[in-house]
Amino acid sequence: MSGDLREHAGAPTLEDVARVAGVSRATVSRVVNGVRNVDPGIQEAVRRAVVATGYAPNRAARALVTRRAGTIALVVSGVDGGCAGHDGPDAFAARVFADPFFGRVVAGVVGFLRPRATHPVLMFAETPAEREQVLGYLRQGSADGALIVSAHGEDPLPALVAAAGLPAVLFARPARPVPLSHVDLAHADGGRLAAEHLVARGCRRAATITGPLDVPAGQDRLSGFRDAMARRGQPYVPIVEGRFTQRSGEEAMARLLAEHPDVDGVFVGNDVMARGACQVLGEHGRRIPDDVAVVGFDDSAAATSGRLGLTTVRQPVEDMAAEMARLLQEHIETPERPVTSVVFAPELVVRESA
Amino acid sequence: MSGDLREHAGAPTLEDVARVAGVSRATVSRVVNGVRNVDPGIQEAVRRAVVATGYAPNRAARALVTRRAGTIALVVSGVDGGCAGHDGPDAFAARVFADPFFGRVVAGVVGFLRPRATHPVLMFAETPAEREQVLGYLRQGSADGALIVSAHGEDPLPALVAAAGLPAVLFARPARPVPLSHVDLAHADGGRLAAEHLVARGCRRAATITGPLDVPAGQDRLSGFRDAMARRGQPYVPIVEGRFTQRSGEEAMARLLAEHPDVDGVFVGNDVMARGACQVLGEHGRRIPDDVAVVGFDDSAAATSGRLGLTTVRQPVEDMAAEMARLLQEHIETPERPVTSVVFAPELVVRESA
DNA sequence: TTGAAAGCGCTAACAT
DNA sequence: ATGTTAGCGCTTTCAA
Repeated sequence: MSGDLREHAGAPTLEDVARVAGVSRATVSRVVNGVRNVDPGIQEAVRRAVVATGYAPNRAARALVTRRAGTIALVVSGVDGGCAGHDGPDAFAARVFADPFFGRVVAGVVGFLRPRATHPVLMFAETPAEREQVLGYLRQGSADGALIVSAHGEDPLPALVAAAGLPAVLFARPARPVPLSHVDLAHADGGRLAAEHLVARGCRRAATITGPLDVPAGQDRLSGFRDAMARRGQPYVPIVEGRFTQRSGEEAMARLLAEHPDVDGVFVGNDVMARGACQVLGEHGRRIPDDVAVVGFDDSAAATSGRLGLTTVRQPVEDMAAEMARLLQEHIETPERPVTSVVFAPELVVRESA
Repeated sequence: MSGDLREHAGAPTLEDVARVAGVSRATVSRVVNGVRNVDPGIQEAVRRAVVATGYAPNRAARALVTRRAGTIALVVSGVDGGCAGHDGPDAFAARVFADPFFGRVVAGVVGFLRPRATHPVLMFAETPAEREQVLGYLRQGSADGALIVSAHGEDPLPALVAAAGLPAVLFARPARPVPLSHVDLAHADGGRLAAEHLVARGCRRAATITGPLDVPAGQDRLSGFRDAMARRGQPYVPIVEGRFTQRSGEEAMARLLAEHPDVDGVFVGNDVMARGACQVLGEHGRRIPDDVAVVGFDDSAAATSGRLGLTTVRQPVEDMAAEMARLLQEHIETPERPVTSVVFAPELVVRESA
């Protein structure tokens, strides 16, 4: 091999590769970026020079001229003092990932981004200051756009991002309209699916443990369930509101059992709470599904992790997250692309619990 | 307000601010970066101009000249076909976050980084191709360094990163030595703590459900437990190996019960498995802790999410993750900084289960 | 204390 | 098909 591949300290640059290959920087750039109109022979020479020098394009330099960071932000946004208190410095992040839901979102996003050699920057925004930080980050051009997952319908971040004219896509429809694309699930249909299944297996005194009712998803699942039950002759459905945590599912079930000991079916707002409910039912000597049938929501890891497989309404979170990333990519590449919403259909997954 | 603040399309630049403030780019840069030796009056004028123009420094430009991306990578690394099969496109990510452990790592890292206006780029590396991608990403200068959390002791990524001369810090000691700093827990001490507690409450026939034994942490917890038990007159301890999942905890407990029906105490390798074990114990009519005492490991959300609080060995994951980030920062700022390892002490947290 | 000017490494016209 | 050149927006000597 030739001798003076590296005459200066830093990482090899386009210039270095060009010198070794005996061509101009522009040609190397073309080869590296896969632009055609380059002589195959030269292409080969350049490729060899790239390997010889150990060249890797400098991202900052590229971003500077292309005006693309080649990065997107994945923002998990909540509202200060949401459900649990504001414990440690970043208990929020830990709390967020306590639900398998967010792991699936990450999986879906990463699955879409990875083939494109892109990786998400993870951000949490719970306080106004943190929201400002997210905004600043985006405005610096550190990321080309944002994928926003709000823990609450009233989250102010989407509106701020939209107002700043930054590309963004939301997971779930915001409580009040925002000119941003979003993906969502037909939650009401999910509730209906659960109701039909419960009725079909003979439940006559079904109840429901809902998610937080200030989250549109929680509301929609409830109303879908309630409407379908009413249509099937059960206009009154006992309701207890939970917080999507296992603990809250336990408490809700205990209360339900105390107030309605004859309950024979429960539709629970998510799988994590459903697990808690099952636990309490077991402790109270109720057999599942014979005495009480339980239908969860999400089809998350919680649905299959226990002994008893949970019958549940599947939410294709990974697909939804991937679609969210795809939409964002489109908005970034085509700023004038109109805002849209993509709504996925839920699906009943029957296992042992109902 | 004055008129021609924006004469060209793009985002405002230093130049724009300088024009509005009536000073040079250099001065604006100084003010923005908090360099002293700037006349207070001018400082004020610049600050006003920044607000007036809505200026935000362009990160790519800054990174290009400072040779700092101002970003770090948080890499979760596994080995292809680890425990569960290679299901969906990115089941790995979902699987990873199914354990509350990683959420806590994220929380700790974010907690440290946020005040420094930095956010982690999340990457998963399970296959050789994915490891190459991580390496490429780092070599491009897209991130200044990496925080690596390996799911297996034999993970090849740390060695690759070290060989490339890239700043990185590991969570947990690698199976074979690598010239990289790491943080870790004194796992053996944790096992000892569990043993002492079990013996102290009168357990005479304790058993253990371990984590995967190809993970150093799993091994160390076991040997610490076993040694301490032996020293206290119980040289033989029944062992079943689990995979850190709730399901595997259930299976392990069922087996333990079948083979050693008289077991009166169990040390379980992590809280998630411990939950599974408790579940099975309950189903088999064993009261906890009276018939069988259960000690978990981690003190994760799983320890407090159920009805019965889990007695467990606390691993201060958030603190460890924050320390990892701090070490990385030092390595980035001081490349010649010698490699170190910071070992945290476990702590027994007594709740109801033992 | 402030300004002028030289790049950082890359892409994209434009010229050849 | 290839090379030349002009910046992208910023920091940072070096002069003044």
